[in-house]
Amino acid sequence: MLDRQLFRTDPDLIRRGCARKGIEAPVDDVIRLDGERRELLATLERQQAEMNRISKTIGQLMAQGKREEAEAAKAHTKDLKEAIAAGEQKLREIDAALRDAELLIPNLPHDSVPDGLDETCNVVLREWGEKPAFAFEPKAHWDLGAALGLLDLPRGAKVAGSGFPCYVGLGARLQRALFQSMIEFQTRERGYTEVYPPYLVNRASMVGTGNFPKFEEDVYRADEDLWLIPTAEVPVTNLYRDEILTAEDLTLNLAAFSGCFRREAGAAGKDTRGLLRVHQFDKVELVKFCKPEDSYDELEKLTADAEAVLKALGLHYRVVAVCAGDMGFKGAKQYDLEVWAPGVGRYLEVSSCSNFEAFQARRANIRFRREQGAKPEFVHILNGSGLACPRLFAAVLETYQREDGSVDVPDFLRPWMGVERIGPGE
RNA sequence: GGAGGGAUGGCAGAGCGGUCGAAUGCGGCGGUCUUGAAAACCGCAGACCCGCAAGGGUCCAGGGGUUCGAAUCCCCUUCCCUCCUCCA
Repeated sequence: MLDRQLFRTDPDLIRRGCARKGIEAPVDDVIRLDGERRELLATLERQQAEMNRISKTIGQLMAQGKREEAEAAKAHTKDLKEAIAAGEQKLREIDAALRDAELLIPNLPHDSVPDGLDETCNVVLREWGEKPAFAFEPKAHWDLGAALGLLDLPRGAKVAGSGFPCYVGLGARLQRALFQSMIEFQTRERGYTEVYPPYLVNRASMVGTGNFPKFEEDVYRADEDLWLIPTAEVPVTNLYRDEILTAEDLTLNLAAFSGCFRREAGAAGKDTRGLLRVHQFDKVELVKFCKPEDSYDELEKLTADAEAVLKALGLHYRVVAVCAGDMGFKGAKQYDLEVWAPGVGRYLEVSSCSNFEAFQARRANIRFRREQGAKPEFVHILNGSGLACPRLFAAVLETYQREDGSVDVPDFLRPWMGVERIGPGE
């Protein structure tokens, strides 16, 4: 959500932001409804003040035993009471409509975000490492995984459906080694506090992070008001919904491992081979709550924390500044980390690091006080994957494969794997 | 799933249909005193909305209702606690 004040003072700024993102949003509806609301509110409050005065008078007359005068005063309240009831009804309607419209307004892209409407306009900021050279034709992870008995996609599809991968043997251990090592790294080396959140959340939480109402189709529904999380971002961010933090709490750095569930509605057939796009996956998510003036520095730190894992794994990757139109609904600025997967011959997105500024904080009503007695202000919220496991799993297999079909285990994972190499039949 | 009991300011905890935005205690902040601190004493402090302001309005889990008037009465929902049931 944006500051309502901004719709009054600089609506063109909002229109420009929507245009840069290529999103049609009901900006004019918000402006109109906000105006109607304030006008109605002024009238209504005047009537309520009058009513309060009369009621007080009646109370006093009663106390003095002037019953008849009290009754006479009562008679005068009838019209006023009806007017107030009608006004309250109307206000409820306007509030609901205003809220509905507001929730569909995207966050505005920061000035530093590149222009453009799709990924072709994203800007590569930096690269780390190099594409590994092979003396043979590198295989894709689905072939490696099947040959080494690490990945059983057909049986996963049998028990759940396509897009529900099943990891087996050393494959399961590798998957576990990845998230285990990453959560340990972020909490022990990088100062994040570990959180293990619920996997199902209510609608209010989904609205708080900006997943609802616009992207309801993308998540699985488990019950009347219970939804499977598409990312730990949702429960972790909403941990502090409707709370006021103190300045000393900030910056609050949280790291959470969780399963993630996405319907990927409309994405059928697109980049879906192997582990490229799945309905269920594991991920370590990093979330920061900070003071507004710190959020852009924190975005750089967050990105560096996620990058550190790729460096530790020795995987070639690049950092991309996502353009306004490819960034989506919630972000003000976003960096994607893309790891090189030599088998599929492409860079795979394994992390999106975003600064949401106050967009989520306003929706979820998360504030802080600079000092005792100070007026609460909205925090800035950031998050980023650190990292998403399946694509990382794919990149590890493809990067460290050898000509004989075995895969070396990178040093970073050896303490958890207990082996230095994954070979056929192991 | 069944039966009860609860939800009030940072915390604890009063609250009788009007004098309750709410006693009191603790905690917090500012003083007095003190070389400094503690103790004692005095004082100040909730959130939100509209408004340049003056001021006004709303908020006692959330939502409806009764009433001229609701923290107080009625209904619904959510959450917490106790007991039973079930269960990794």
